[in-house]
Order: sequence, then structure tokens, then C-alpha cells
Amino acid sequence: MIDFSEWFHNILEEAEIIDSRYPIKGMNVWLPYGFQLRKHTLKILRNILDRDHQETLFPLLIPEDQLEKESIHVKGFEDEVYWITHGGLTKLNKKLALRPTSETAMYPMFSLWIRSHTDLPLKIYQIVNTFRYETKHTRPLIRVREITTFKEAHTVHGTMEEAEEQVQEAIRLYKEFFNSLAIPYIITKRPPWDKFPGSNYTIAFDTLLPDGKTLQIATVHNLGQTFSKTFNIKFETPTGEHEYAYQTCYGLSDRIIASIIAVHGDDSGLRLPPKVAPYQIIIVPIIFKEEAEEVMKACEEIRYRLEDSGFRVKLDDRDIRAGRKYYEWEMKGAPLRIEIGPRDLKKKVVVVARRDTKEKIEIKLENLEEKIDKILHDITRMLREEAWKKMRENIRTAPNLKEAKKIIEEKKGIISFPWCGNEECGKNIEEKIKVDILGVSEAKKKSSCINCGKEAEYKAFLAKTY
RNA sequence: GGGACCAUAGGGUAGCCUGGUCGAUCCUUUGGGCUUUGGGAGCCUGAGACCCCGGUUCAAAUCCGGGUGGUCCCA
Repeated sequence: MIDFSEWFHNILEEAEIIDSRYPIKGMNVWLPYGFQLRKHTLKILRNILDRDHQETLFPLLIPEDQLEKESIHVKGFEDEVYWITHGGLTKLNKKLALRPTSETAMYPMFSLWIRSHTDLPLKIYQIVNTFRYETKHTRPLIRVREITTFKEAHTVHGTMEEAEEQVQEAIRLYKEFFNSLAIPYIITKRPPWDKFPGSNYTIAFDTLLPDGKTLQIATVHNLGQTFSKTFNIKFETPTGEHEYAYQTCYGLSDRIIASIIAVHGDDSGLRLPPKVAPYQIIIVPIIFKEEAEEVMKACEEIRYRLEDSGFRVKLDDRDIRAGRKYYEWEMKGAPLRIEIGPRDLKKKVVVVARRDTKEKIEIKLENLEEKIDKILHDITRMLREEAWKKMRENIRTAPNLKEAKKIIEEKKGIISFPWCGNEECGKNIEEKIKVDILGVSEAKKKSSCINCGKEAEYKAFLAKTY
């Protein structure tokens, strides 16, 4: 993969994930194949969240006065909001915003819903589209004006401790989610100047793309009482007092699909984890004139057998050469391909080709289901291990800032370094080497700050970011 | 926020500098036909483009201005 940017752009089109030719900058069309990929990905996410969250749906439009109620929050978004100013020919008295995120849509309602401590905790989520007027250059799935897949969870709690625990819970849920997608991540606390506007602090998941830049793929925010005070979300305690609630919110977007594509893809195209692949198994009949019917019949039988076992199967019976089908489905990332021809019929076997390793093996027809199930699990494991290895290899340490800058310029990737945690010092680091501080995790051993030399409180990470 | 470059069939491109030879190149794609099918077959025959608005000129894909869209770099 010489030029990731070009590779990514091409694969989205060739694999029929997204059509980016829609005539509005930053707004794209999900094609059927991409939509299936998105659907299966969201299915995993819903299964995880539905254990103790409830799915809801709030309106797209937010009245101006609500959006602007929380001043720190609105400042973070004011340049990016799309406004509806007219209804037909009539100018609206009150402008309506297309949600850039839904805090200000939801929290006035939370204020109505929450009366007593028995209403808590409240844990809801929605998966919707949101809008941000991006002026810089947009890129499908990574920087868009219409975020078509914005999963936002919002929770309300009676104590700060419970909110803290919910942040940890959200991190656990996201870990589980990314593990099943085989996507590696580093988890850091964002520096204060880079947190979600209006939050106490922000925890973020980043992954590393093949060009050495990091992509933020999830965030978890502890909102404290900031919004509950603004939107008057109060509850009556068991002892009859009235208190402001504690809130968290956490979200994911289209970027999860971008990371599935970018992290696992190779020079032949996509490599989709079986759990989200639109088709897990492609059956390619090898037809010769003489035994065409027998081969087709065998293909159909195996297709029904596998479908009955719950696999997503596609029998590719198009009248084109088999080799062409191989290239096409490899490009589209189908995890397994089964080839069936006259030779196999005689031997009572099928030929199975793995997308991840490109390995081809013969499998006997008996126990086919179990063997395939095993291989699919192995593919996920391989993808996960390979991806984690690649990311770890690109996290480097540096003895000083000059060296850090050199490494970033030459190799990209992520630099891990000891940092005091002081805001002024942090901004000074970013200024000096022109690279963003991703965030911090706890330092395990004592050392001194790479910049100011004071005692380092944290292990911090630097990277070029998307 | 600042700057550079670019816009030609569905996708990728040549032509532009030096206006006429363009009835626009090549690859891919695509309709029909024949023939083939264990890793992108071949042949025959069709289809498909100069971003928009204005200007200069006898003449504009080509030069100029504006708009829109795209790519990249720096803050």
C-alpha cells in the first residue's frame, strides 16, 4: 500500500462501499454492499448496548435557544452548525439547528423524565445522522458533513462515583466492540484543551491507519453536573432533598467502518472480519461443458447446508471466468471462498481459500460446517493479532523532543513519552514539534518530563492525527 | 485561518504551455454476438467525456475573469 489516501479512496468505490459523487461536499451515498457491512457492524454494537441501555430516537432539529443554552458546549460547535432559517417562504422566528450532537436535544427531555432517584440511572442511546459544516477537505467516512452513523449513548446518575463507574463501563463495552472487529486501539485521557466542550474530561480510543496517522474512533465523556445544571436535571434523593444529576455520554461514528477497511485492508483490497462481512462465504462453481449441471447442483446443496448453519453465503453463478470472480471477491473482502468443480465432486471435497492468508486447502464434505466455523474464527484471530502487532510496532519512545520530531517525520506512527501533565508545558510541546498530544495514560515508573524535566505524572502519546 | 495545485466518458488518463490538425488519445467500464471457463481469456460489433457562467478571438478542451467542486501543504 504505497499511498493510503489513494488506496482508501479507490477501495471505497471499487468494493462498492460508498459513492462519494453525491453533489454536496462531504455527503456520501451508502451503496448496498457498504450498507450491509454497516448493518452487521451496528448489529454487534446494538447487541452489546442493549444489555442495559434503551434505544430511543430524538428529533433532528434543535431550537436555537436550546442549542445555545450551555455556553461552553455551543462555543465548541458554533462554526459547524447547519441552520434552518425558513419554512417554505416564511422566515422562522426561531432558527432550527441540524443536530451536531444531541445533548441539547435530549437533556431538556431528561429534565422532564427524571423526578426521583428511582428514575436513575437512565441509560439511553440512539443511532442517527448528525451534521457538521466542515470547511476543510472532507473524506468519506473519516471527515464528513453528514455523519450518517452517529451512535450516542447518554446516561444520568445520582452520584459522581456512579458516573465514574459508567465511564469505566463504557470503556469496557467499547473494548469488547473493537475486539470483535479485530481493531486495535490505544485508550487515553485527552488533554484538557482537547476534551469534549462542556465535559469534565474525555477518554478516547484511537487506532493507527496504514499511513501512520491516528484516527479517533470512540470517545467517552464524563459530563459531571455541567449540563444537569444548565438543563435543570434534578432528582429527589431518598431523604427528600433535590440534587443535580451526574451525566456521561459516549459515542462512535462512521469512522468505525473506516477503521475496519483501513486497518485490515491490503494490496488486494478489503479483508473483512467474518462477523461483519456481507458474505462470509462465496461459492464459485467451476463449470465445464460436460458436468455443468452436476457441479451447479452440488454448489446449491452446499449453499443450503451452510445457510442452514447460519452462515451468510453467496453462490456466484455469473457467466464470467472463475479467476475473475476470485479477484473480485478478494477485493471485496469476503473471508472465505469455496471452489467446487468436477474434480472435487469425484473426491467428495471442496477447495476452500482464505482471504486473510490467501491459503487454499481441500476440505472433506463431512463436517464441513464445523471446519468452516473454525476457520472463520481463526481468520478473526489472525486479523486481530496482525493488526495489534502492526500498531504496537509503530508505538515508539524517544529520548527527547528533537528525536521525537525526527521519528514522527521519518516513520510517522505514535510516540510514547513521559510528561508532567502541565497544560502550558503540553501546548509548548505541540508548538515545538507541530504534532498533537493524543492524551495520557497513567505512568508506571517514575521519570522526568520530556520537555520541562519536572517529575512525569503520565505516559503521554504524540501522533499525527486525522 | 493561510497558501499551492487540479477539473476531459462510470473510473483512471493524453492533448492545454505554443488557439485551427480534435469529427478528442489510451487503459478500464459497458450493450449485443461468437467462443471459452481450476486465478483478471480472446475475437467481431456498438455505447460513453472537454465542470458551470461570462470574456478575448474569424476560431477556445486549450488564453483571461468569476463561480462550484476536488487534491495537497502550512497554522
